[in-house]
Amino acid sequence: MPMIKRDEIPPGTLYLLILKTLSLHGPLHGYEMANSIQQSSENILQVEEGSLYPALQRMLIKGWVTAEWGVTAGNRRARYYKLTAAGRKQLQTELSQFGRVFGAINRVIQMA
Amino acid sequence: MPMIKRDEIPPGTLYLLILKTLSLHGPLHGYEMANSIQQSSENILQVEEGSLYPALQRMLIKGWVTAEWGVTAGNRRARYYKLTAAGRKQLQTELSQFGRVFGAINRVIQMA
DNA sequence: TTCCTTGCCATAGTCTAACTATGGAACGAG
DNA sequence: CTCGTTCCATAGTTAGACTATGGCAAGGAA
Repeated sequence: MPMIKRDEIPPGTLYLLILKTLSLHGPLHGYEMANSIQQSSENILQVEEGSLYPALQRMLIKGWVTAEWGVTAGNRRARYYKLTAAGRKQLQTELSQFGRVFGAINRVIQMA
Repeated sequence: MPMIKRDEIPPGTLYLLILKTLSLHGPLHGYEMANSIQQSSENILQVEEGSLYPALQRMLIKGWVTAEWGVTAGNRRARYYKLTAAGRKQLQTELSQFGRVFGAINRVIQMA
């Protein structure tokens, strides 16, 4: 059961995964997010650092998250990201959009 | 119930929709494909010409389809696209990939 | 000590693919 | 004849994920 990496997380979906993860598990730093997503997807989705951090930068600019430097349990410096109100709203938007689009695609590809 | 247009069909999925449509409805020209996808998605997915034709060009290059000029019922010239063996194989690949990835995404976004 | 692994952040440059905008040609209807 | 529809196609832009690469700090291993 190979992992899915390159090209296989549909662009845009990464936002949804991050937003959801933050909404569930409170302020997290990047490393935790990547691990969390990987775990809750049962090791299928693997978020590369080169995808994650640029996405977080874009989300900062969009105002979906705020960031604050802190220290981890392991005594390392880390940047903690937290959902804003706009981020929560965006999550709801993307969730319903995802359901809608996914349903539509399924209708097409399940036609007999 | 607004239609979904720009940015909302996850990139890459267009291939899947086209491959599936061709596998069901035999050789089709572009216009028919767009209509077929729109109908079978219950008007949710709308494929723009500026997305469809470039995608078909790429699929020709990849060898997933072949094209042949013909004449429509309405007596217009049209280019009929047909799945190749490679295209059928690609469809199977993308179908299973799609199920796998979207299943994983669902797991993440449905976490309580 | 020195080294190596792990945790953690970040950017530059590349690539895919969908979008906008635009063009054209042929046909039927009014 | 003009207009809307059918049908094809490309150029240029944009978004976003990827590869590759860099750095720095903590802690254990040699």
